[in-house]
Amino acid sequence: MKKNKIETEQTIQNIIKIARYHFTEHGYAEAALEDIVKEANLTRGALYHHFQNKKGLFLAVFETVQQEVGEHVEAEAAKGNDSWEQLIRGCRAFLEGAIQSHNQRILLIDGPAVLGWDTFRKMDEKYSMNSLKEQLQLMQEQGLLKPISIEAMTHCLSGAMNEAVLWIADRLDQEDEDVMEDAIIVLEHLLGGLKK
Amino acid sequence: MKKNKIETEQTIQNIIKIARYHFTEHGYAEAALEDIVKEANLTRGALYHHFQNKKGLFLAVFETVQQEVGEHVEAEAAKGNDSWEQLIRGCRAFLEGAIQSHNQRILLIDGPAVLGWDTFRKMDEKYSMNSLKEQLQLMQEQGLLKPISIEAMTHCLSGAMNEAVLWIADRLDQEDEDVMEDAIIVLEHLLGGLKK
DNA sequence: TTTACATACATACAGTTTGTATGTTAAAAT
DNA sequence: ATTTTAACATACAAACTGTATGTATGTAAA
Repeated sequence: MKKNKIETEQTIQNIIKIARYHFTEHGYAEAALEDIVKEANLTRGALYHHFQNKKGLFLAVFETVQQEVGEHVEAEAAKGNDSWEQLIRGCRAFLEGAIQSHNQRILLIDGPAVLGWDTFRKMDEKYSMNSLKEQLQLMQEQGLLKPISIEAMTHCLSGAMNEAVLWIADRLDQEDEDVMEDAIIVLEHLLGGLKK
Repeated sequence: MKKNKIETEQTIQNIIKIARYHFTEHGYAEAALEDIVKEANLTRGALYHHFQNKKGLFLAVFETVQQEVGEHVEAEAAKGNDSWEQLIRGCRAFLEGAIQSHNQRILLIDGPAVLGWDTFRKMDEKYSMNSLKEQLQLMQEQGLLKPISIEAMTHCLSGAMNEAVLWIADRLDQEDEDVMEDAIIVLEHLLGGLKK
């Protein structure tokens, strides 16, 4: 019953894919491992062979989603002509990405609670948050931003966007208004406050 | 074994107090109801008599903490002379309150995950967030702020502060730097971007 | 080419925890 | 004085995670 590398990797990816669906749909706590492996035509034995435990599986899913969003942000930001436009584009891309296919629950709700805030932060820094920080640092060095703590700025902005994502996603379910644009306008003005 | 109103209320408050400790210390998922009631010299029967379930107990704890912080914010904000100073004072008070005795875990980490974001928001609006919104609205009417979506502003600022709390709390555990001041400076500049 | 071993699972079970159903006792209400 | 109800305790069912163990199969070395 031993499979080759490729088949094994497919098994793992398939579990992640199914788990991702269950986590987004029911949330971490309500997602039963039994249901996940059943859908993959496996048993929990297989799951515990490939992942350390439920948290380990969630971590794999979390990283997948975060990487996806992170890549989208980088790609969009790169389209900007100057650093300011890059920053704004990156922010918009983050909002879009995090809202897509209800990623918010994994990324922003269960993420911190399941992984713990410190682990969550480390993951976040690896992907989305770090690129924001670097961008801000660059802009400060270019003399575009006021000489205040980059780290504090990064966290405040990141927090503002995270909450914006949750708010927008909630509103999109109800109304059709251009709530996304409202958020971006506010973000732009907030960022304006950091301009020199 | 029937007790009078006062004794019953004491029992409930005692459970909440002990549960609050367990939730902050171990987090919602790892806090066992059995341990909580044991410390209160009760059994789970008593707990399920007074609260609907584990989530219901958490909700009670959550509301207690949020109310505490909310009151602190209101009190501090009231000390300000003009609306701008009130806003800043309120923000600072929120950071202080949320950091105090590791309230962040209940308020910002487990809160959304356990209650769900919509319930969390409703609670949040009832206390801290609403006062922020009203203050911003007032200031906009006074012509102090730019004419952009108050709701978007409120959520972005609230998010910025929430994340700031987590960041500050994390940093306070390691360094002794005046990281709180850094956060407030950034917040002031961000708010500055909303000024007319 | 056999033998040893690792890998990819399945199966069965133990442990923990939530929630519920059912007492029991004592104070309030009638 | 009797009935009712509130404040618990006790016992139990159900769900779920995690672990220990078994098994088949591919791979690599002797």
